[in-house]
Amino acid sequence: MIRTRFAPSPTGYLHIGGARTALFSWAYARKLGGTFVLRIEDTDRERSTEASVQAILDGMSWLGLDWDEGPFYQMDRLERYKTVVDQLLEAGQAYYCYASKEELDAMREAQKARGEKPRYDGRWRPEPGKTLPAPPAGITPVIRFKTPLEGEVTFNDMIKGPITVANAELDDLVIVRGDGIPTYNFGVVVDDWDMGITHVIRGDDHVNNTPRQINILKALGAPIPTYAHVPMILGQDGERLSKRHGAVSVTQYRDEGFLPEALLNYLARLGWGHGDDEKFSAAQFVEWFEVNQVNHAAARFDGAKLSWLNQQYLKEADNARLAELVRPFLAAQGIDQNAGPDAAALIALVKERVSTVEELADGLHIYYRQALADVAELQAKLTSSALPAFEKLRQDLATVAWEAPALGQLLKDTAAAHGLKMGQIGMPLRLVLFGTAQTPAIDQILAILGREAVLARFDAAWPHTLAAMAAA
RNA sequence: GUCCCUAUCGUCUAGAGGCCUAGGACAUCGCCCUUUCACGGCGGUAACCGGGGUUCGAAUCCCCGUGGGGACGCCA
Repeated sequence: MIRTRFAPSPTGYLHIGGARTALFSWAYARKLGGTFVLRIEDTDRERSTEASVQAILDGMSWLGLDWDEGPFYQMDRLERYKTVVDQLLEAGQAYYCYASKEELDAMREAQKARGEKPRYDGRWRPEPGKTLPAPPAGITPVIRFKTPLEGEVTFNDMIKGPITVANAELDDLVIVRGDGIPTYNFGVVVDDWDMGITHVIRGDDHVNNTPRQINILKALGAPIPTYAHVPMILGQDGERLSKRHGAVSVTQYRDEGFLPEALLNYLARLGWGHGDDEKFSAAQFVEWFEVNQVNHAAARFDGAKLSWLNQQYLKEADNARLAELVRPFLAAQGIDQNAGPDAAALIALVKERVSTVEELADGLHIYYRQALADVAELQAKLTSSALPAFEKLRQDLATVAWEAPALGQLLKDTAAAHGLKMGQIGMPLRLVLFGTAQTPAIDQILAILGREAVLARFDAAWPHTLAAMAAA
């Protein structure tokens, strides 16, 4: 039975890279009918917050990454870690270290100065025939794992293939802090063991921790899970993804009007591919996904492609759903969409020209609140010879059958009757009614707004229009 | 600095020794559609990091360089 897990530390929002790791881990379990476990690694008491836990849970739920067990909290498992570390101590596979932080800092500085890799030098490591210094007073010891001095650790990564690290490259890592709380490398080992995790799918940045964890697992006599290290996601410039690259949190994408299915699709496509397929559902992804097909190298995050994908999903999204999603964005502009034209009908026309819900709101607000056109633009697009046509149009709008085809015909007829081209009527009419020359098909928009609203808008803007033309 | 990982168009990728004159998508450029903006359609520019091997044959396998990323905490 396959068991995978996602084990974030609650020290911030759900990161886009973490979300992809979770996605791969989730998909692997789902594909093979396994179990997906959620574990919160909250042993960093300084930085862990309840708000972060919530943000992570929210982000995962929004993306549709559901877990079967958990969330388990490491801070609830302190007793268990203590039991395990006592075993290690008793078996002589771990020992107390009284070195102070200052002492260790000095040691590392010296090593770096000599061009060496900074490593704990084993000064408190017991060896046959070695005399340890007397434990200094006033220092609470940490517990270190006794890493084998010789040999090497090899594991067969499902993504990267065989990876070998010499034990000589490793040092005796701290597994329990002075305050008795386990460190990451120890908590992970005990938890993955206890929770029966068979496949550890996690970020690339843990490749170097894996041999350490395997050594501890071996000392414990625990089974070694299979590992899969998924490459990092880099910013557009190839540097580590950070705040200055724009949005890095999943909830931020939600708040900017991205659809969860689009983000999920994009993330799945980043570092993994299935032939020429670009757009696919989560279910389709689960069916196609193979961990060993994940790319080996880090990938850059491309916001432009995400936007394009989001637009694709927007185009086929249900209009009523979008109307609800756009509501808060409109409300932020002081607009109540209930007090205006039918949002779903407008969205049907506007959604294919925007790439986020936020942009959708920007494309919609002119139909809820009238804006007057820029004077210079009016002068540029409205020829004075067209003014009589507009006077006539105003009259006809009061009586024409109020439906798109009739309205379209009316515009064509009006243009023809005054020797104008469609553009000389349509463009200025948009300016007069909406303050912009860029809208969807005008006859359809008019049909949705309704006669009353259109006439009111016309009358409200007409004096401004005449004034602008007179000033030319 | 040391160790680990890695390398196909600007970006994401397809590619499992001959199917490769290297395919697709985003971006970009051009044309068409069009009352505007879009959408859509059609087309163009654009890549196997370098050098050595192995092989009848290498984008694909090996080695060395170089570039990039990661790790080296009482963070995770």
